[in-house]
Amino acid sequence: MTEDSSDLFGALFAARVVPVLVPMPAPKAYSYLVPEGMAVEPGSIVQVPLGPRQVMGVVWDDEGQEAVDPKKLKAITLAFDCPPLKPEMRRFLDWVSSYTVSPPGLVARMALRAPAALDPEPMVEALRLTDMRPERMTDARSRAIAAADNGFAWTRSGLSHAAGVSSSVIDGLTAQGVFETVFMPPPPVVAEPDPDFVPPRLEGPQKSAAEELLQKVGVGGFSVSLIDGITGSGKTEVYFEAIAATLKAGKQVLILLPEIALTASFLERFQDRFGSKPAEWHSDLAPRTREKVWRQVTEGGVRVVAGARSALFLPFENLGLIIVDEEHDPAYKQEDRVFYNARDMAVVRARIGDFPVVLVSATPSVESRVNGDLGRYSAIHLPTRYGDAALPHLGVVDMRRHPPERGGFLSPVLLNQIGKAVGRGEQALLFLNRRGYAPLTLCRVCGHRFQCPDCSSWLVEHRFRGQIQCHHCGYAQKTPEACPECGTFDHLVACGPGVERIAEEVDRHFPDARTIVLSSDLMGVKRLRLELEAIQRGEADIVVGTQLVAKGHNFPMMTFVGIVDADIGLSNGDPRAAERTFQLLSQVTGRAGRTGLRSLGLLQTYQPQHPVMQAIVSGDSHAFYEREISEREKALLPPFGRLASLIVSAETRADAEGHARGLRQAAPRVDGISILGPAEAPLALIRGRHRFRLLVHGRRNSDMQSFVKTMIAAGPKVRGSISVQLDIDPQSFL
DNA sequence: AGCACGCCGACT
DNA sequence: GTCGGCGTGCTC
Repeated sequence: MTEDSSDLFGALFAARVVPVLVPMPAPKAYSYLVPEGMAVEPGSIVQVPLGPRQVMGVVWDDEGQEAVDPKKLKAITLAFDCPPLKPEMRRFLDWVSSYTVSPPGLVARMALRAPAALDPEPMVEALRLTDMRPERMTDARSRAIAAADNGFAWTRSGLSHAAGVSSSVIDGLTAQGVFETVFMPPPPVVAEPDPDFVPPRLEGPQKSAAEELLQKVGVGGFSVSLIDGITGSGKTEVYFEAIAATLKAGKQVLILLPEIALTASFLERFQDRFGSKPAEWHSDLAPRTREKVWRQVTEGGVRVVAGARSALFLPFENLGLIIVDEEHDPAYKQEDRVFYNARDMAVVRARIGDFPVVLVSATPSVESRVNGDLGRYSAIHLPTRYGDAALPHLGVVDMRRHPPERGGFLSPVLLNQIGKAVGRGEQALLFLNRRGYAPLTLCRVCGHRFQCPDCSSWLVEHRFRGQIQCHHCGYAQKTPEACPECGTFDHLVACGPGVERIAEEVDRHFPDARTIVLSSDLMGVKRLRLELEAIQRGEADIVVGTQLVAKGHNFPMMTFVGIVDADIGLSNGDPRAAERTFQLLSQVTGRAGRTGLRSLGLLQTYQPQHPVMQAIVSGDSHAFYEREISEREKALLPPFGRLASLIVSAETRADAEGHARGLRQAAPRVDGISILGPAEAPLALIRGRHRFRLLVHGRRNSDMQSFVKTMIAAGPKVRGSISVQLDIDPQSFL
């Protein structure tokens, strides 16, 4: 071995080697050489060669890397000029990786979700007035000079616009030295929010809730608060006060929202309170905006981000508060690549960063509710509506006593109330959580049922489109005229209702009313927004809608809400079926009665005594939650949602069963293994053409983790993919 | 995860 | 005779 640096081998030997997390499913960091003169430290964001391509990576903390064959070692291509990931962020990413049993590189990749944004944004050219004056003064020139005579720098187009002169006038003056070119930092993506812009006048329960919350948030340090308040109770106004306090303390704030709730109206509410909008972060952000937001979040310029679950992995400069609004929403679960629940990971991030987190919901998840009851989360209740909005009167319609007419699905009670609302010039909403015309089509002659060839669930008829579709994998075909089995024409019969069919029935009863169907498959986001605005302007009398009417949109003239089939989803085998139904029905009925008009909500059901129905109509959810908790315990799915589930997907049921047998032997400490067909499997798995998944649940995270690691080590014996969704309470692992 | 290499079917 | 399907294997 020689010290001579001209000796290549010696140079390699002497060069520094650092671990780098690369975006691929390797179990640990790869090693790279640091070129002479390059400064990197743990957290530095770098570009490295990986096989045939260049990828983004993060220099990681050295944990005694195993030596790699020096011949394999490649050098870091470049180190980006941006702040390194902070130690807390690195701890967080490591924690998520370990907890979800996913490769650290794939977790780290979630924090680098801004393609090529990693070098500083270029400075913007601007013009500033100097002491020089042109030899010849003209009217246009004097106007340009007057406009710029305030000490500020202007962009060329901005100044020409402000002075009302053409840009050639500006160019002429610049050439004569009247304006000098200066470089300014790029404009911020959003203006700075002002915590004192329009503080609300909170009263009664809102005031005391805000004070309670501020006691927690004001002292800083880790805490979890759970704001549990009915729709319209002013939860948002209350947590805005926590945001204001955090901004005053000079720290950044993250507001997590389910993607669908990140609406213009939410952003406007924020702006009304703080004078500017928060930066947005979601999946369909324009790439350029995405880069700017990422950059300004890391540098601390953006003070408040409102984002979907992926925003949790933004590398904030100085994060001091996370709000998780609609805490119970299943959209917080990522069931793709890295499986995680952003709500739980938010709690962990707050713990690691030692700052408060606030969970907010009108219908908290059972696990958060239990954490509240146990005192691990500080529960803050908002039992009444804010302002003059009255609660809607709610009731059930027993379908056994008030059956619909033959061929219909709406009871006379519902039809009567629709007629009354429309007659008063108000609006009626009919909710049915089922897209399309009919969920099942069969042949009356031979009994053939139309099934998806790819995933074997029923094909749903979409009459507006003339198609039958699979709602799991997206398979679609033209609605056939003849039965493919027996060839008979005109004997195909639609079974059960979808929103399209309900709209048809409504049209039959109220031919003069303006009826509109709102369903995600009938319109894009833009069209949907237009329709919603039209409805708010009163341009429809009756709205028939799926889930999307439940979220975030308020219809001031909507004084009647009818749930067409409140029982949907109560018997689908999901351990959360009742909880989900309760949450959904609460949201839908919460759409009514915000204006002080007398409003009514009716639930059509065959199970009027069901705890979900009782909880909805009584407005008292306590007994319902108590029952859910004990049911969950009985089903070995412990109450805090400490359901650790391992998902193994397989091509066929036989493969899945084979895996299950192996798993039972390999893992005596897990509680149960069930094989789920396409109806229960996440869409991501179906799309990957894995038709089955095994759901393995256990009581202890550590058991599940070691179990999963064993399975991964078994490697080739398991075909298909292994992914893990540990849907449990992170508190116990902090 | 992405990408190359490699081996068998329908087309310029 | 080539284009292109996805199975297999590798990446510091």
